[in-house]
Amino acid sequence: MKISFRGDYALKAILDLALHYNKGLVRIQEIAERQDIPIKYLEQILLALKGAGYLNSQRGAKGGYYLAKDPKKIKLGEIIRLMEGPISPITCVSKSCYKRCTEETKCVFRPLWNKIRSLTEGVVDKVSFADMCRDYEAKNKKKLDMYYI
Amino acid sequence: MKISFRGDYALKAILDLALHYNKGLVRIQEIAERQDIPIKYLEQILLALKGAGYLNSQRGAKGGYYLAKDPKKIKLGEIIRLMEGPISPITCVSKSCYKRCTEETKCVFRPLWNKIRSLTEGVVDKVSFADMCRDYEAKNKKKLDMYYI
DNA sequence: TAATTCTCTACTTAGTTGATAGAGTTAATA
DNA sequence: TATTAACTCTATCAACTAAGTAGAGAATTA
Repeated sequence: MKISFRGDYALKAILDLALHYNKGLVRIQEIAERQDIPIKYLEQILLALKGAGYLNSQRGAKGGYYLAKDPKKIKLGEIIRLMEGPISPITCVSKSCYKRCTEETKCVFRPLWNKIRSLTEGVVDKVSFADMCRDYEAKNKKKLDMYYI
Repeated sequence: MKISFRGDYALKAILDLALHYNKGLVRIQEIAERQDIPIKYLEQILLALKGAGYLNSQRGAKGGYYLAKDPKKIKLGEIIRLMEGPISPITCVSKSCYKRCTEETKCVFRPLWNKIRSLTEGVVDKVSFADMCRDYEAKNKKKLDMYYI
């Protein structure tokens, strides 16, 4: 698996909205500024995430985006797959590829790619955005402690 | 980590040469045919592998390539890094990237990328081409058994 | 010398990535 | 109702990379 900017931006956008879960609408521009993402690019990404059911939005003045699901119920792996495609070091491990390894019994590397895929999935499909929010806040608290202690 | 055709071809080429280790020279064309790789593309890959010290070659009639190291001592990870670059889901986990996550303490995803990288390395840096040869031959033996039993 | 085989450099083509541009649509509110 | 704020949609673009092709050159053998 490889994370591109697009995927990275998507994860950051969802995290940003998860941190504002049940706290009203968030404008694209706010997310773009906080997460340092080009706004016009972010627009496209948010639309894709909305299309996939992760976000809802409201147009017009006072409009904005908000998370459509509980952050506890969104795993990182879902977003990564949506933005980057199947999680696998080589395409032919995923069912959608018929190109390589047509004689699959011949490919002696395949078990390794499967192993790596399943280890990777073991990470990204276990962690939710609620977990990420917790980590984020813990990290922030720690920082504040440094000032107050 | 993602394996491109280039990396896939390199792994197959090394495996092919490992199967002929200490059995004389192997012509590019043989490898290309056995592994189903475009020959002119394979040429470039073999040159890169030679440049990195994995192969030696002899020119002219009766020439060919041969493995410069014991297959036991070549780990898959070495070849993958050589052909694909650093093993990490996101570039900024590797030391050569200064672009993203400049405020690294702020990036709450980073520990996950590190985790995935180390799990992946745990696979590819443990397995050698001698292991792959063993698997390959075991697989072939099994196939033959099907005919003889 | 002729045939064989690796070596080197350049080129090409198609696709992807990471944007940017701008017109359109909806909603709130003065 | 007019204006403004905000999301929506489509098109376009430049740079890069991957994958492959082409062809001349150099070394070795017979």
